[in-house]
Amino acid sequence: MSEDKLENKDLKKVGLKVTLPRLKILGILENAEQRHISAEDVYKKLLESGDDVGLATVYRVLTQFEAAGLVIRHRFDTGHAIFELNEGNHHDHLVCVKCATVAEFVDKIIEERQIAIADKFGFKITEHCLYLYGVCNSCQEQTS
Amino acid sequence: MSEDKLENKDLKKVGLKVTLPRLKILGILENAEQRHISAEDVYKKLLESGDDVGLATVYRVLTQFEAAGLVIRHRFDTGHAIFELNEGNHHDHLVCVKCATVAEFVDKIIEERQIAIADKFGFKITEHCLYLYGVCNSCQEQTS
DNA sequence: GTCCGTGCAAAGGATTTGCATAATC
DNA sequence: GATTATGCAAATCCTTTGCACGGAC
Repeated sequence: MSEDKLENKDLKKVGLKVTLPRLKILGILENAEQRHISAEDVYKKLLESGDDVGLATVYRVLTQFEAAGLVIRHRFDTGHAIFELNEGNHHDHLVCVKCATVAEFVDKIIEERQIAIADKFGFKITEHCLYLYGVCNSCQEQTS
Repeated sequence: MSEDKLENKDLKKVGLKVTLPRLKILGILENAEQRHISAEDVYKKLLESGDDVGLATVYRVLTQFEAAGLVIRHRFDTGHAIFELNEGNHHDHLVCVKCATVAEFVDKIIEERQIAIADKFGFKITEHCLYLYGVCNSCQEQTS
């Protein structure tokens, strides 16, 4: 069973036609060395591969993917949105303010506390995000 | 000792001249029924009070206040920034996705876990934010 | 009087939209 | 063949900037 078929199924399942731009973008999200990528960077990668896709299409497709639950959109403090494939395993993020690298983590205790807090306030949580901004290990070593 | 004097001191302390727009904006941040307010809404409030302040000035002043540590800027999922007075007591936020009301909370256990996680990753945390998005109590009651 | 702050209008960056063409089903 | 996608350019939203004038110190 090829990966293409899998992606095909994913797209059809959410009611989107299987088109080249969508497959290409899915492929980039799956294979990028950095799981967390901006629309602009997806676009650049498409151009590098010689694929003639417009930036508007990248945004449209990413937005559709988000609506379909295939993708998660983050709004870090960087001014532009960052996207990542939604593989079902919820996690939170550490963002390096120097090199913009993103690390993922999960903490059961934090998750539990969040639910408890929401309960206390009578909130029905639909979503939550925890961003830790800081300087990562390798950036600390550089005296810049 | 009047409140004006206090504000005066705050502004001078951070090296900003005491001007009418700055005092007015500080006043709005202190007295708004909603502590969490957008630049646009600050601007509207100024107009309502008959104060002739430009939107650009509102942004400039809020940015200066942020740099001076008087104000905190949030980037919720709403597309525009939200500002609140920085009164020194760190807290996290619950945001209602229906009415955009913001509630604040602090949880010692979560704060501790965050530090532990950062340590594990070798991150030097500079900042962190935890946003819980959901439907607040009063919005749940409306069947809309 | 000097320097900083302001208003206005124009610029900027990220994202969205209108429309005619082209692709999928 | 009908419907949905795409590319391009123009539009939009939020925010920032340039510049000449006005106000604080």
